Amino acid sequence: MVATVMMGSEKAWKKGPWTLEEDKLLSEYVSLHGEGRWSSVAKFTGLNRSGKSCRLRWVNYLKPGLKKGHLTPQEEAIIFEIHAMLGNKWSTIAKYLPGRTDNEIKNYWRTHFNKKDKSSRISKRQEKRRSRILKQMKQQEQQQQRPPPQQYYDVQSSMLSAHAESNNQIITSNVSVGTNVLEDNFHPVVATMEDQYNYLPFMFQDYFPSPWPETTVEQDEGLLVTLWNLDEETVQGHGGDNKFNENNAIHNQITTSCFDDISNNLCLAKYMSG
DNA sequence: AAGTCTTGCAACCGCCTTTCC
DNA sequence: GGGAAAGGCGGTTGCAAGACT
Repeated sequence: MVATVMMGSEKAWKKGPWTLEEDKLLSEYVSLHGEGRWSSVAKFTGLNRSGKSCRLRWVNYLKPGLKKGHLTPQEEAIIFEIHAMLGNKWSTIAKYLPGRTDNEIKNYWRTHFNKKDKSSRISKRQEKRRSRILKQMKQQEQQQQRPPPQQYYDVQSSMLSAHAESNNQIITSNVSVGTNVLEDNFHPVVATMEDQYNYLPFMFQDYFPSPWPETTVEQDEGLLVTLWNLDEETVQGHGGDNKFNENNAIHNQITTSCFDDISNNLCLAKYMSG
């Protein structure tokens, strides 16, 4: 059953799933007229769909070059990192993942990592998935002889330790700083203290106060500049499966250049403020 | 085996921005 | 310059299929 909508004297657009016939009509229209002028699609093709609906269908499903199937661990890592810096800027994130749409990334994030609508615990399945991603990433690292990002995770752990120390805090038993760092503290570089908190393993969330103070505009801009300074050609060019090294270069560039900012954020954190 | 939960995906909605006249 | 239309974006919903209990 496909719904239609009638608003006063407005046209009743068809809604719901697209049929093969409709896809064909839309594809033909775009091949003739190019993308854009979506509101003209109905007039030229007889398609009873709104311009918005046509655009969405084209961009998310029909457009050539779209990748289908699951995200690779590298793509997932890139999403982690850029999301950590920019937040829910799905269209921006999508620009760094050729063949992936903002809608796809948004769906992925919501399914796996949006904790808002799930109480405080991640499910066993999510845990499994996280483990699987970690395992795949490790395998990729070994295959590519990539130095593991131990430094990065160590840096974060040591920052946490140092920070606790500087505030005369003692990290007690359930905080495993420095051990099995990659497994235990799997979380991406983040830009704001809010994000930092959200990415902390739950044991850390229990330990650290929330919410974290926001970063300053200058700090955020610093992170953005870092991202925008990436070689655009390189970023847009990495589409295939054998582009891991390019992805890795981007990964390292983003990660490395953010250390200082992250460190600053932590120093600014009003740790255990009463 | 059946009920419940999770995941993956498609699509719509409303708001904001940009473009056009 | 201002209003209308179009486009873009993020949030949200709904559903089917598979996994889990």
